[in-house]
Amino acid sequence: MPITIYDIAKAAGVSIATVSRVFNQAENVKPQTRKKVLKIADEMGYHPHVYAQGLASKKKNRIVMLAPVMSNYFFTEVLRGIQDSLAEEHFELNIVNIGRKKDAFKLVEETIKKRWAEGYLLVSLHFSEKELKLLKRHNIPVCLVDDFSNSFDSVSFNNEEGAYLATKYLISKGNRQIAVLSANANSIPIRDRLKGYRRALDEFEIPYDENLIITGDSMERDGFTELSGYQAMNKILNLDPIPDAVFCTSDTKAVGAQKALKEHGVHLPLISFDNLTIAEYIGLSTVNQPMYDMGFRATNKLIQRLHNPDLRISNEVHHPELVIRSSSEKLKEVTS
Amino acid sequence: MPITIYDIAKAAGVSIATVSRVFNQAENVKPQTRKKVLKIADEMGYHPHVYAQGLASKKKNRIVMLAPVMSNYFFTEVLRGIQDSLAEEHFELNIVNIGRKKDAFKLVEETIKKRWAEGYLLVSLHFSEKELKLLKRHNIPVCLVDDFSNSFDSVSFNNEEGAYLATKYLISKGNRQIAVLSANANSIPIRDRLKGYRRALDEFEIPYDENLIITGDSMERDGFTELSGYQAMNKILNLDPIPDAVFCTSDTKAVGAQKALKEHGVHLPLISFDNLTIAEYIGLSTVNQPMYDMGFRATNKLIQRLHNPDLRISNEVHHPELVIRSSSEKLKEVTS
DNA sequence: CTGAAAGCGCTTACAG
DNA sequence: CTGAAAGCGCTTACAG
Repeated sequence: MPITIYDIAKAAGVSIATVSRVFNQAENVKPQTRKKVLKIADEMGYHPHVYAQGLASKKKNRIVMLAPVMSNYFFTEVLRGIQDSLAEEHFELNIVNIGRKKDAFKLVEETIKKRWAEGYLLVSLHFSEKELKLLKRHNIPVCLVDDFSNSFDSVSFNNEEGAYLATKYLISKGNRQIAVLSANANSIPIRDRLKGYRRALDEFEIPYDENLIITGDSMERDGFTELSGYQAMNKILNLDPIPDAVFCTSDTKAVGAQKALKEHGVHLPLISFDNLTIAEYIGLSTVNQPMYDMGFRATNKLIQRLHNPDLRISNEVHHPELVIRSSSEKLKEVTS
Repeated sequence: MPITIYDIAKAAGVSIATVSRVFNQAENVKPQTRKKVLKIADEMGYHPHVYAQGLASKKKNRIVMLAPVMSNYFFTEVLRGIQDSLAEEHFELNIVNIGRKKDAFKLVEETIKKRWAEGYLLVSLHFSEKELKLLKRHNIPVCLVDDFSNSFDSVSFNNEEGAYLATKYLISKGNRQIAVLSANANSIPIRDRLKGYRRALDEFEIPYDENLIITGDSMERDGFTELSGYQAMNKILNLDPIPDAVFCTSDTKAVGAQKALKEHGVHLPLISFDNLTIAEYIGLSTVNQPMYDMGFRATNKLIQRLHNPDLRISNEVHHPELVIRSSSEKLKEVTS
């Protein structure tokens, strides 16, 4: 039913090879012929069938992005970076939602096996080195985003350092008892951020107190939600004594935490993590994570590898930057 | 280089037809044969080539979502609905970013012509009936999300009604001078929302004053950004007299607007639009828009049409619901 | 500058 | 339950 290259060739009185050349920007077609083919193709509403093209040419001009969760701001910014980077190249983007299931790895492997794309971007998927080795044997270009490995190119973020900076800042302002608004303790970013927190404590010889590591009850999205932040902050406010300050592991959680603070009429100096757009508008002190850049850079890296498969593996680590706004201030002395 | 169906057939001592049957869940394969093929395929790391499958079978099991902007919460929620709906079916999702360019329509048409997918979801793309007619002639299943047309199935939202409800509520609380924090005046949602605003004014015989329709200077994302809301609210606060209340055309803008209010130490009753997750946490009174549901329902509708192309065109309109929180309160009387 | 022909990796009647 | 063969709609040396 749909128009094929044969229909166009017949209507234009040329061979299908010529039609194909016209659509592949080949230079060696008589301008007159080209014009005629284009005209007829336009009239008949023809467009090459991508699957047939892909099969015959063995080119796909497509990269696939795999991610565990799509509906959060982090993902959204990374995606924006990817798309902006791709816009300059001749590639299409495919997005596959992996979800948080146990068999995430299987799903990723299945997807890669299907060979839809020439390259794959694995975002926030923290597989073991063993699993990554399994992926490696499919011998396909992959770049990790927000993860690190020796087996593949990667663009990641120094979470440990970010938490260290935030905690150190709070300490430098005279806070000693610093609670952590944490999330799923098994998630890699949380593990790294807790390490940074401890390093700062150690440096100032403040004893580590595990009772100050507080997690909300909701574990949706690994606990990186407003609700979970709200729950956790309520727990913190029930601590006795109430800690001096809070290191919050994400801006999203901080939004929930601030609601709890407001309801209790309490202020606690707080620094969070990510620097989402909203942070600026609600006065959140936070650790800036260049999500957009990470997506952009990772895509560049992947495309480079497509062009040159023998490139040495390269790991790019982005560094944190502390952005201080009002949430980290101590309460102003109230002169009564 | 990659393993093909021939390699598996040879290794298993069967024909490629049999291998194909095994991978297509055909029932008529001897269990023994099936097991053997599966084992060998697994060992050799084989997976059917999707392009070849698509070409030979003329099935794609793929739907494409086309959207103008991806990095905002609205899109993100719609996407979540789409994915949840798709998860139950046997379809893959492809996302194509159309951007805000002039030639958005051309891009959409190009994409549809490529015939990647059996069905297309057009999200927040407001084309004219004339343009939609052009799309129609490609004779392909399409469902519009956040838009309405007689030519295609659609799932949309009653923006006019939402603005009407919000404005009416503000009036009912005794506010007369109600400013609008607006955005790109040419965007369809803004046009509809302004209509609803006027209808409420008319009903209460409040004269319409175009000086109360305020837009920020930044027109990124049609002005639906925190920055734009911040700018617009600053303008409103310079009005003389300051209006009684504000109808804000999106939660995102409201976040910016609240910052401006805070900086000026002023409170103005405010209702906004969308009911993003964050609205609950910052006490925003707002018009709930069921974004997730709209994505979910639209996908269902599209898949139904795939199964049954002769279905009558169906337009589903979702209705607004006012969610009142603290931002719309009048300032409490200060007893001094 | 153009065409005939082989081939890309599958599916699917058709026949047995 | 299985195989031989045609066909899906293209691209691309190869030859002219």
